[in-house]
Amino acid sequence: MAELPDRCARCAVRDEALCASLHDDELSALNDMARRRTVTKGEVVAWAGDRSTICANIVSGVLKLATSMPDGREQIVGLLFAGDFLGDPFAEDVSLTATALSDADLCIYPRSGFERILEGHPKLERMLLRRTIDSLEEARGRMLTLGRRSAGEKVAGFLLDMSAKVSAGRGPGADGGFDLPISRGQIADVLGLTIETVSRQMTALKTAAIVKLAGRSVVILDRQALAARAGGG
Amino acid sequence: MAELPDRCARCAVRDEALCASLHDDELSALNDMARRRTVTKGEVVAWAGDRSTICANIVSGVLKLATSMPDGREQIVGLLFAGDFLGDPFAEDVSLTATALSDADLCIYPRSGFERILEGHPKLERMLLRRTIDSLEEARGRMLTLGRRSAGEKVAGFLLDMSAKVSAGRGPGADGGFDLPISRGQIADVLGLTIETVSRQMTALKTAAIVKLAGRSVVILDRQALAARAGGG
DNA sequence: CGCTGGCTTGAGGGGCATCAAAGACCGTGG
DNA sequence: CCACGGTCTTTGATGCCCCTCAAGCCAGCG
Repeated sequence: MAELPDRCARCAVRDEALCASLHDDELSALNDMARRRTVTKGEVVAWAGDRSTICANIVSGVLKLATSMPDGREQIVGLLFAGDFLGDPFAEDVSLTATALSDADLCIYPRSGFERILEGHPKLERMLLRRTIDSLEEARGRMLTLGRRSAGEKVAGFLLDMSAKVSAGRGPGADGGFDLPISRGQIADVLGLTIETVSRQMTALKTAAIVKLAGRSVVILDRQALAARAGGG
Repeated sequence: MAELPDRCARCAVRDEALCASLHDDELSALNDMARRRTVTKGEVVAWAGDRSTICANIVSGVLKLATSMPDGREQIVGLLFAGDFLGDPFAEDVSLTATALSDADLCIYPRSGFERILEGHPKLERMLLRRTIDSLEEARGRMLTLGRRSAGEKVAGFLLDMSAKVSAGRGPGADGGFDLPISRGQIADVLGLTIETVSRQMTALKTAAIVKLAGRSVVILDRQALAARAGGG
């Protein structure tokens, strides 16, 4: 029986990433072909249209998945945080450009090798299926936001989402403030708005004393009012 | 070895639906718990929020998957055609309301049973994973449309999509017209527009002699111009 | 200190929603 | 046969929400 690789034993996302579905001794096969890589803020990890050669787990940092149009309009279709999985094991080509929004650590596998491992590890495949289903559900929820919500509803909902995401990684009780992981401009690209509209909506929330804002730091003062502005659904 | 169930042998989507991943003799286990059901236009197959009890293959007809807001705003997040799969084998609750947009035939499985079969049939699970990945990619493509495209681009793109979908089921060469599977109002709910805007954009395309329109029938007269209006991306 | 990137604020216009009404299509029943 | 109601669609008039363009503010950093 192989030993738990040291790199994995000390991995910050050992129990959170896809690999959590593998026993310690199963991990070695994956680990044998993995390599760690640190990417810097702004660096593109994968270009849409390129050959797909890798999959990866996010160990730390934030990445965006985005599509864009020839004239430059961009839509962020997903944000990836620590523990999230990047890449499509079956696709020949990359469909979405993945860019680091902060410095980030990745645990990278060659795609072909990952696909091979998938064959022999049904638990890993099951985990991947569940995660893909979750991503699909999230994407569909965002479709409602993009298609039917007003700018005010979008921004209020986004703040609630981010609040939920950080408090999930922090255990219950910690209902203080948090820092937005991305800039105003990127929020605009998530919500299908312009940076000016995002900014105006945020100052409106600040003026209404619903949130306290300073740069990227956020404190929700009146969660109920914020939820009301998000509109439910 | 079990015999290929007669119902499956004559099934219109035998080679197209998820079951295509199963050998004839593996099909019996699935078939044993399946039942056919015909639903009529307008009938709701599954309500968001209800307990999830079924999965199904669409044998014929068109369904919509939609989310909505308390005030009634609706967003269609997916259209299901013959061969498509409906339901989430793992979810306890239904997340999206599924409604028949035409009379439709379904091949329905109890969710719990389907989940059990999944355990023993890796090829079936692999097929489901691939389809889920495809759905995710489609959803993300629509996010670009919803967030960043103009009304004119949305409608032009939609017509191209529908054209591609019907010609896919028809073999190559058949580049004539086709019928839209859904109403103007439903197109609006897919694209995040109002019915009036959809109508106006379509008459604009007709006036420009790019398409010929009569009710739901569509003939694309100038595919290049239509693609130009869709904006690429 | 000037430069750069991110954020805010203002003024103005356009795209799409909203409101309103009339036309097209269709099955139903008189 | 045709009047009738229902649903879907088209077309018009109006207004608002958000984009666009433009300027200025702030913090970090060479």
